[in-house]
Amino acid sequence: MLLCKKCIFARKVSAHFMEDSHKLDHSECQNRIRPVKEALAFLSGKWKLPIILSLWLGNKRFSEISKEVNGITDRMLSKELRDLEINGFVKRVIHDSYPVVVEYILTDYGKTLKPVIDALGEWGASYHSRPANGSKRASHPDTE
Amino acid sequence: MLLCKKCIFARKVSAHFMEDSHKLDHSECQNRIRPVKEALAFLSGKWKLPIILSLWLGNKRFSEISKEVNGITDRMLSKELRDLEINGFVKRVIHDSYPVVVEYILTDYGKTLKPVIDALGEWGASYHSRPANGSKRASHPDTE
DNA sequence: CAGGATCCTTGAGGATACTG
DNA sequence: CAGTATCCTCAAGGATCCTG
Repeated sequence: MLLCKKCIFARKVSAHFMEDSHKLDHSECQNRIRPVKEALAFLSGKWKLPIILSLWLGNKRFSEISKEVNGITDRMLSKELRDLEINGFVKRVIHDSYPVVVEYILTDYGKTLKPVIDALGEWGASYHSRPANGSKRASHPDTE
Repeated sequence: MLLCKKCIFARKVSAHFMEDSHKLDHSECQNRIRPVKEALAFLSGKWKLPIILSLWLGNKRFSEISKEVNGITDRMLSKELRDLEINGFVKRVIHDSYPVVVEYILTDYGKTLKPVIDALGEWGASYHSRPANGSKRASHPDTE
């Protein structure tokens, strides 16, 4: 489970919550949260996922991504692609032809996102179909 | 897979679906992006995950969460808890004792986040150690 | 075509003070 | 103790124009 012994005993939770938690100390417990937050921080931008999924289908040029990821501006696409490249998710391939053609491809590392995206997608679907309390929605359902 | 069946069948790409199929009309695939984005949108706040992880072990009072989730202000905790409650992740239990005690517990629905958090955590860990840097700002690494 | 440079908007999140 | 009410900051993202 996700918290450490200290956190557990602080509340005297029942044993079935513990699982392997007793192996963790408090700092480990925090270290467990950090990667999750790091992953979220990187993915939670508005465009990273759409771009990655767009590239999942194959190599794309700037203008193609621009068309596929609807609503993105050139500036944002440029920034996000650079960010994705810097972090090793996409590779930039420059063809020195008459009009310069730049292709972007997903790296193998980028493809390691699959389980994450799958988990998010599955949960997102069930989350989406659940009309919580009827009060309000946390996220705006946009129809693209 | 990340491609919708429609996209796959449209080109009969089966296992090799992502190679040269970037001309696919994958508007259907947008429907796969949305749940992912919804999930991310909900989770990507600064405090939802820490709060949820704090509650993972059992009931907590406001002040306990406040102490465990480092750095959060009362205002943010109040807002986030309300948001989590509205969306069915957390249940608010008011004990009419003296002094009034309010406990928050994770609902079963909230616990469905486990695969998501697990996936994010695992990937986040590898993401953290894999690229040339940990932060978003960095110099260009080598071409892979 | 493939972006970069500038400036601007917006809203998530923070600080502080107050209350039942 | 368990929150609200105001006000404020700051950075993600957007609009627009420019260029090799």
